[in-house]
Amino acid sequence: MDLADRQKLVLKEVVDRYIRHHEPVSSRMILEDYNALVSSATIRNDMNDLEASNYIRKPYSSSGRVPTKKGYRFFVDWLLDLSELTKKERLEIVEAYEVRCLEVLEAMHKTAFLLGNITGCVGFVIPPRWAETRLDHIILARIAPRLILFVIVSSIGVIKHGMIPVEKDLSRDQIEQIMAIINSNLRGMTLEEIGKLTLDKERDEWHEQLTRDALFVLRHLIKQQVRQELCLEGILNITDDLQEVAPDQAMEQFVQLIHALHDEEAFAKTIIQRRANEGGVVISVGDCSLPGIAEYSTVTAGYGPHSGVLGVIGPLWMDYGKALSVTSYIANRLEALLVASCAPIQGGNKDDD
Amino acid sequence: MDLADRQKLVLKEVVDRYIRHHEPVSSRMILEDYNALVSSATIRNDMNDLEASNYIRKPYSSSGRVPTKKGYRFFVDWLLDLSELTKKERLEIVEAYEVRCLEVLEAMHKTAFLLGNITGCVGFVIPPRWAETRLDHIILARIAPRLILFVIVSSIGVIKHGMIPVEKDLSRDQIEQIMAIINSNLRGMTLEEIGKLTLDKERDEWHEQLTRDALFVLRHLIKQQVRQELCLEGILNITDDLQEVAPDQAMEQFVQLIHALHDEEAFAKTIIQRRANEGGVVISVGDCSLPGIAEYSTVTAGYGPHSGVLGVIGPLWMDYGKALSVTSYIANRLEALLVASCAPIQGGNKDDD
DNA sequence: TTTAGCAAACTCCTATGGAGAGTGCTAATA
DNA sequence: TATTAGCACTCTCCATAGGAGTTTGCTAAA
Repeated sequence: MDLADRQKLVLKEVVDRYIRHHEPVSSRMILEDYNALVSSATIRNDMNDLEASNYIRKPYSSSGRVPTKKGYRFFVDWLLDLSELTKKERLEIVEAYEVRCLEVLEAMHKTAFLLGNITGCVGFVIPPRWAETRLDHIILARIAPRLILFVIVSSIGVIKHGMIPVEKDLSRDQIEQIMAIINSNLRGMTLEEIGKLTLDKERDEWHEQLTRDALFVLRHLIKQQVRQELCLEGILNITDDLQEVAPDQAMEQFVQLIHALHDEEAFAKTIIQRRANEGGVVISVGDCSLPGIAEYSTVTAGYGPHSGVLGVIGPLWMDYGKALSVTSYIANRLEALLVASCAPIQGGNKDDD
Repeated sequence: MDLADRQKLVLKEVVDRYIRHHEPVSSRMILEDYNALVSSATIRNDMNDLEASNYIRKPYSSSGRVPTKKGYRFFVDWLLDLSELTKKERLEIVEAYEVRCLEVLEAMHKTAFLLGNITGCVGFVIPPRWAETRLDHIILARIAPRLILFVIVSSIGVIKHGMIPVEKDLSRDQIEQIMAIINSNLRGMTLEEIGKLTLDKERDEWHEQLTRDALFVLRHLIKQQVRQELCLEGILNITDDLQEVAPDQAMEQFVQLIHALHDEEAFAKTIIQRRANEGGVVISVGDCSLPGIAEYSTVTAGYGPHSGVLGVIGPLWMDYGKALSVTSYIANRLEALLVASCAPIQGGNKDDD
């Protein structure tokens, strides 16, 4: 259908122009790109149809058109076919990961920063579900009397560290023994399994006098794994947009967004459930269930084997093409990094001396 | 001077009301609090004098008065005499520190959060100058082939951790030896001294074959100490204020503030130099040299023995009384925490086995 | 199906006027 | 001399109005 085809072109043009200029698009503006192959009246007719189908709308009765969420959606679906990254962007990303960055949390923060910076939106990384990763080993060290440092190294790298205050002071030897007991017994189990295990099972091979201490340490480790920390970078980018737009409601939207982002748990949950079972990159165009984000778009991609999600949040008129390709590419890079830091660790188990 | 006294009261009243209600204060409003001891005309005369002396000003020719920075300054100096904390606030702070929190960075983040939350402003903590603290010991552990975990424990607690990638794989024993070498040689030196030391001095007692490795490790540790991370919490609090006030310029100010806060280094430098040689709590009323902060006030206090600074940033009309007492009190608590975590460590050196 | 032309609708900007609030000034008062 | 009462004046804020400039929808013709 010729008509439908032109309508699609008109719709794409409306969204594209609106993304670039942030102001209502009139029929004459579109005409410029067509070089007068048709008249403005024809465009207007098409726009009328598009409006009837709810792809675009008029802010007021005789203004130009702006895309509706459905219109953005169409545009985005079309983009999915031809996403591509410029060489310059690709280089920037590769360089950023060039510096080895071996702690998982640090890698995630760096990734969030990269996402925000390249797309001009807010970049975020939701960490993988630690509970699903397998314990490689733990490290314990005596920092001070009654104070033990612990580090949890799982299959994807160093994921937690912290302190354990203990009741009675333990010698360095005792701590070494506890470490050995824990490592030899629990290596290879998922953190979740370890969490369930503690209470009932007690194994014979654990030295009697140290069993209680080991259990105490374990319980602490497991408590620590609860909190999933969200990495966010680039809120500044959104404030820049803000000043161009209508200041009254934009301000309110922005404040709501900040509030929404602050409740990390609800945010992560919303993003994850919005992706549902979909793989690859998912673009949500202003249809998040979380109120503060409802007027923003998100572009998300999964990474790694344990349900990690990363992506960007930006205004409805964000550059979806760029966001799409950047998010997808960075997800691959981060996944590669985690897998790479995973491989040598598992090799390391064997040639340990 | 009777006149001057009443003028002072009028000025205090203007500032106080403006802090509470965020709108110009008229002579009649002040009258309410005086219960008609004088007339509004008298107040007006006083206000006129105050305006001539630049303590207050009129947004427009026949509006009520708002405080100038000089006016706030007067109010704040007066407050310094009678700062006091409510029991409820004191309790809240004590409880927050009740849960033992033994990693320095974690303690600082928690502190920033507390500051922001209680005062309704942005809370921040500038960490102590690590370089000035003395090394207690370091911990090294082999995480994977060619990958070593390090933890730096200084006199105020655990201050840094990270990974060192090394060229050739080292056995666990070798790493233990390197750790022992470093610890026995460098314990008690400031990190700054350690930084200067590395290049030239090589000691005889270091095992020949490990010297290079130890130096490599050391150089990495020293690189790591450069970055001073700033803890910021409570930007949300300021957005709440924002909506009450004139949205146009407030918005712009806010964006500038966020930008200023983002440049952590410049911010920390500005705050520290604003305190100059003054001890105790310093209140800066819209006179920071950093552009983004120039229209906000800061209340800061030093803590700890190594030039740490903490405080809050808020609008000119913030509740200075509360900010003052909370900042001062929290600075004491944080200092106590750092000294406490310091004491057992130094005790620990001796009874190490 | 497309186009040209035109009236209508709407924003945006500026101007105008009235209500309300607050001040400054003057003259009277204690 | 310090304070007060009274009044004119100033300015904001709001609502209203008009004019310029866009852009649309519609109708009738190609």
